[in-house]
Amino acid sequence: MVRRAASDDQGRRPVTIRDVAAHAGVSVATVSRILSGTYPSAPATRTKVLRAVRELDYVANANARGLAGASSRSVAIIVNSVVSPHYAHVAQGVQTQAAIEGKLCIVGTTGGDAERELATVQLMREEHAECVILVGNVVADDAYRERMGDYARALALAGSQLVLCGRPTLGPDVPALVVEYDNTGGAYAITSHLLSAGHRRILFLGRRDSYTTPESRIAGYRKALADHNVPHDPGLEVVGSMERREGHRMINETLAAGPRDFTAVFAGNDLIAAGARQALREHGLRIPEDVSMVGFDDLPPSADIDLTTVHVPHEELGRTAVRMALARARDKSDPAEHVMLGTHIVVRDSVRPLIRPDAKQPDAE
Amino acid sequence: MVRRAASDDQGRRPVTIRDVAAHAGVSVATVSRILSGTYPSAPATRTKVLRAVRELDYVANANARGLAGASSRSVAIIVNSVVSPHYAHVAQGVQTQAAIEGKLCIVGTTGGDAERELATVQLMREEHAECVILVGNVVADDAYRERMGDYARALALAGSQLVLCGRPTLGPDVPALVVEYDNTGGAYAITSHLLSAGHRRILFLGRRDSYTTPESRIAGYRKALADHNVPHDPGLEVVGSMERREGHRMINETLAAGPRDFTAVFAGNDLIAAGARQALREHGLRIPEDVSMVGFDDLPPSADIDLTTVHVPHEELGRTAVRMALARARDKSDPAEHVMLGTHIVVRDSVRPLIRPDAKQPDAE
DNA sequence: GCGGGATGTTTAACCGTTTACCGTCGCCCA
DNA sequence: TGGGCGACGGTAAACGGTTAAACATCCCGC
Repeated sequence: MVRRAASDDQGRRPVTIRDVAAHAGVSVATVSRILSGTYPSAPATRTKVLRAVRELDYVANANARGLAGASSRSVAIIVNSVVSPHYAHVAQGVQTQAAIEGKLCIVGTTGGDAERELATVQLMREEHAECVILVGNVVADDAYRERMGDYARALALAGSQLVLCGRPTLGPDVPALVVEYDNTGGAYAITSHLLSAGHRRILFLGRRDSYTTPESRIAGYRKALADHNVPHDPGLEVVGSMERREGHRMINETLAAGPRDFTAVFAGNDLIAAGARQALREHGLRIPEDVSMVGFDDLPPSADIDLTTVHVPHEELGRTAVRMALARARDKSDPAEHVMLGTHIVVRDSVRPLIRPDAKQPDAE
Repeated sequence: MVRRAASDDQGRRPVTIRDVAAHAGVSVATVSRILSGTYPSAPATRTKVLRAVRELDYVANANARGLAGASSRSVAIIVNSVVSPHYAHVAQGVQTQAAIEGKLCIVGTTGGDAERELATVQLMREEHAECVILVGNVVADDAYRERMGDYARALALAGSQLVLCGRPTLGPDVPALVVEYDNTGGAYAITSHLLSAGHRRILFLGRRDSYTTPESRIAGYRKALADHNVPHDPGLEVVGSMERREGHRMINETLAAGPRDFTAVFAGNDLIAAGARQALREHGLRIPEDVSMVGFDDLPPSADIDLTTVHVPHEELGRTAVRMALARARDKSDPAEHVMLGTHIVVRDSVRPLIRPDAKQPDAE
């Protein structure tokens, strides 16, 4: 005897499919087939089995199911942190779509640490999730590409599927799906919005250290300026990380450095905008009366401060990632492997047309 | 992770423990033992095996491992929504502790719907997570108690463990762990803080419909008033749900109903405080110069608005839940089955001592 | 020389499903 | 009347690990 009968040891033993089969007077195969619904069955048998399931309160063992080759019932998402609203909203989208498809959602956080990212991917690999969604801003250097290539191949080998979300695409030989959103287009649009209101000196606040997201945003900003024939002044691009207090600092330092020579601010994201707004207020400058301001992300707090910003479809990113991966899992030849979701301006009340006291550029209008 | 899989790569089939055993020239049992580290082994064998693992880039199959009876590698958490900061921070704590213990984290959301909660618990039951953490505010009626009892028993039968987080405890015969935090004590302390500053007419804004969290907070508020011999005026308890816009509404309606007869506001949580603050400002009332205000939760935005509030150890709640469940899993007789975490006041700049123009109560001070 | 740990490894019996492969039973059609 | 077929249901072999128990060494003291 290898294993003691459970009857004396524990009061009760988990209910297995064998118990259900015995209770219903059929074989385990029949129970399995009826529950998975992938096989014809006589209505009478069906009823018997379902009743047994209900009476015994049976739920299948996911481990056994996964082992026996049935497709997995879970999707995985890896983010920097769950408390950051940006990631939280993407995660919410993943959650939602997973729930719709009857799957559950495994979440890993990395805190931005590549070491932990690797460890988490290994765990996900063990878990055989249907897909592993990696989300967020990143430095797209060679080390990154190589790492992602490794992940993608290892996951593919385990029957899983890597999805990059809001990250740049890899080479065509890497088995990864990509869903991103239009940072450059959004930045272009909202910069144009300011330019159309007559603003010419637009301060840009944001990161500029090869992270892809801020890079794309600043690219849109520059392109809009160029297309409107506004000279590009590097002095108007202030560098800081994408946090609230950095917005505060950047404005303070800019105002301390000399007289204000900007009429509008383009904050690299809404958090920066919130911090910048506070700093401006502390200098007696009101938005939008004295300075116009726009942001990027459209996360809930931006509605509270009436910020005109660029809407990023965070939840849709997550949902799309899941949808794409599952479509691919169902049909290996599914064509979608790279989608770019659109962004759009949300106009609130933080921009005013510029009335220039002097008419240095009379052609402007 | 090894850069490339072994050169022969066997038709791109996932690497199993058998492959590792063959590669290292030992039996699968030896590999299993060495990897789980639960058995003595000769250093030479160990080295061989670990090298094989590295060269083949092997990771164990979690399903097989789970099936074979090894303890599960995952903890589960069920929340209303991941985008709500309160839940997000608890989830972060769960995440963190899970990562420390080398486990991963399954997340389910219910949107507050009992139907979805049940479905999610069933999924978790299938998954055989080591514990299932249910977090959040709830109406503690009989239906709730019965439902939780069912969950707890079903999970226990599946070798899992129900943990209630921030929820009231159940009967002693229900196999569930509880970790909560001191709502009443926090509310008592912060109300006393206002009272010590001389405030007597304190407006309470919050829910009052048998949800346990606001109920406990209002209880602390009332007790503090009673202990300071301040008569309780039901007219000062304004009812609304725990959202930002509700705070706004409640203040507006209160001010519309008659002349202001309060000198301080105790908002049921920080969101309400933010909304209330905005509404007060719109009426030309500044905080803390004209009206003092305190909140509850101490989530990040409250630092931005300099709000004196009650700190709730959100992350610690999540971490404790995981720790307790795992301790219990390791040692069935572990005594901890109900902990109450403390809360404390965080003093910022939203309360001013009250200077009463008239001296109706000269004894006060 | 030999019983007897201590130590390290192998053998094989599970874990709870799914699913390929067969058998059975009516029924229809030559 | 027999053969083929469709609808159901059963049997048993995976799936990839863990682990109790058996087994093989080696070392030691008497």
